[in-house]
Amino acid sequence: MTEFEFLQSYDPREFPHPSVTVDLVLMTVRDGKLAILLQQRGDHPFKDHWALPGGFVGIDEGLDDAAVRVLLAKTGMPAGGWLEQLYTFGNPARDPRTRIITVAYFALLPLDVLSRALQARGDLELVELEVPWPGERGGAVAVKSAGGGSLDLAFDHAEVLGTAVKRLRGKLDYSTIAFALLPELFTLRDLQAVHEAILGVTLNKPAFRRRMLDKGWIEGTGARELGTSYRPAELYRLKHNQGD
Amino acid sequence: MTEFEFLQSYDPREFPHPSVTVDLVLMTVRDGKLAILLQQRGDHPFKDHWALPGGFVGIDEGLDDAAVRVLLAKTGMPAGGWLEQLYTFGNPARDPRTRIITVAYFALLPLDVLSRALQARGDLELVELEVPWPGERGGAVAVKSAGGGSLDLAFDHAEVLGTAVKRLRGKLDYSTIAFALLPELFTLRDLQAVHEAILGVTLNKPAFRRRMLDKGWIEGTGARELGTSYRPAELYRLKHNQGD
DNA sequence: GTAATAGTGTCTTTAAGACACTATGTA
DNA sequence: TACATAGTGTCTTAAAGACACTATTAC
Repeated sequence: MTEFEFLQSYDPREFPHPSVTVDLVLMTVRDGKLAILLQQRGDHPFKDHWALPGGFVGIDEGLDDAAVRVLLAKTGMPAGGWLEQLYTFGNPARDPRTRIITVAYFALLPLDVLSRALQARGDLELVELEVPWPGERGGAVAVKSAGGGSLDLAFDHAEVLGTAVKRLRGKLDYSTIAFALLPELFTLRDLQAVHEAILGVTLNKPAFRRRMLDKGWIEGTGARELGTSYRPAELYRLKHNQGD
Repeated sequence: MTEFEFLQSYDPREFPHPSVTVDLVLMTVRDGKLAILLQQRGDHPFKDHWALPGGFVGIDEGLDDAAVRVLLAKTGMPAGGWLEQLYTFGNPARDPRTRIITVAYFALLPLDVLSRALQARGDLELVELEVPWPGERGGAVAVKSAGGGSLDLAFDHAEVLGTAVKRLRGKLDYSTIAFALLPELFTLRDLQAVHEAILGVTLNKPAFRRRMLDKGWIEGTGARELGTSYRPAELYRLKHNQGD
């Protein structure tokens, strides 16, 4: 069969095709804890539950392009931090309306950038995660509401979130992913705080400093932080071409 | 318009949806090297190029289910070894015919199982990989033909393959993935050979033994291998409930 | 016994944890 | 000077590499 014959015999409407969406797990660190951007649903199904922001993938749009577009639409932020494909969820029953396969992405932004972007929108909220450690295997993760209770997530989004946290923790010490949560200039204490928030443990200071400096990812600037009432720490920056 | 209203008014035939397929990177170890199952294309596009076996995802079929179905259809083998979702490739230009998003899976089977399954089919072939080490970043991987030359892969399958090798190498020492390439009973030398084939390096014997035994994944059986002309090694097995 | 590989003892090297110590800024 | 945190020296511990050594089986 030639390509022409194939296309002749191939009618895209012959079989129903699934819809394909992207969903974003947009995370940051706030008050020493992992936090995630969620959107409360106003309609059925899963009315009043919390959902990951997402959107349909256009017929001529790449998956990464769709993720960037949704990120921009929801937060007003250009790609900036870190954005990577996470996993594709395609259980036929995951959406009660119709067959929707979703390609989940996870994204990281520093808190200040994210907060600024969110002030213009009332339908989005940053909520803290309650992630058990150790023993998480990528399963569901509880999300703590402002009041302290646990939030219900829509669809299979608790599973998506669990997968994201597992991926983030797994990549933490062999990639430069943590720097996406920090400003351009940061102290080693800031960097350690981010690691501790992501892992949910406290780390040994000298060992942490040794490890970070030995990796060769960062360089000191000679400048120091301002506004402390004690000895200011040196400011470091990620070296160029260490972005991933 | 909310997502619900959108879907209410949404006629699935109003906008074209992408097709969704699964493609399998089915790997094994032969002669101390990684090898992959490929299918030579008989038709355009990419006629005579080599492609990963794959198939369309049914409208009511889960992604993992589709991968298992394709694995069974191509090799005649039930799931058996190791099968996990790898990455989803959705570049709009990746297939010149129409928009096809493919969810790539990678699977591992022992060589003997795979060889037996392949004898009934003439359109599939096992070809060795030529994977540079170190420095691979998930990019394209060369595939060595029987004659020694390099094979051309169809579509974006060289990139898919590179991603698979990177994933396999990355999971090697914190998961039991290597055991999917071994029979139920194996020697520590067999296990080391599999690791060396996957990583493309030679490993230190005492250190390897210590590491494997310390992980607690395997147990000795007391039995020994047969048919050697020298001292036979003890046979080990993967402990139950260590399957992942 | 010889050959060949299985399997181990041990020294060195490397990296992490523990923890106390010194250094240096603000007020 | 007092204070609080930055930043380091060093001891211990754990694990990997190197490499030689012993053990065991087929023949």
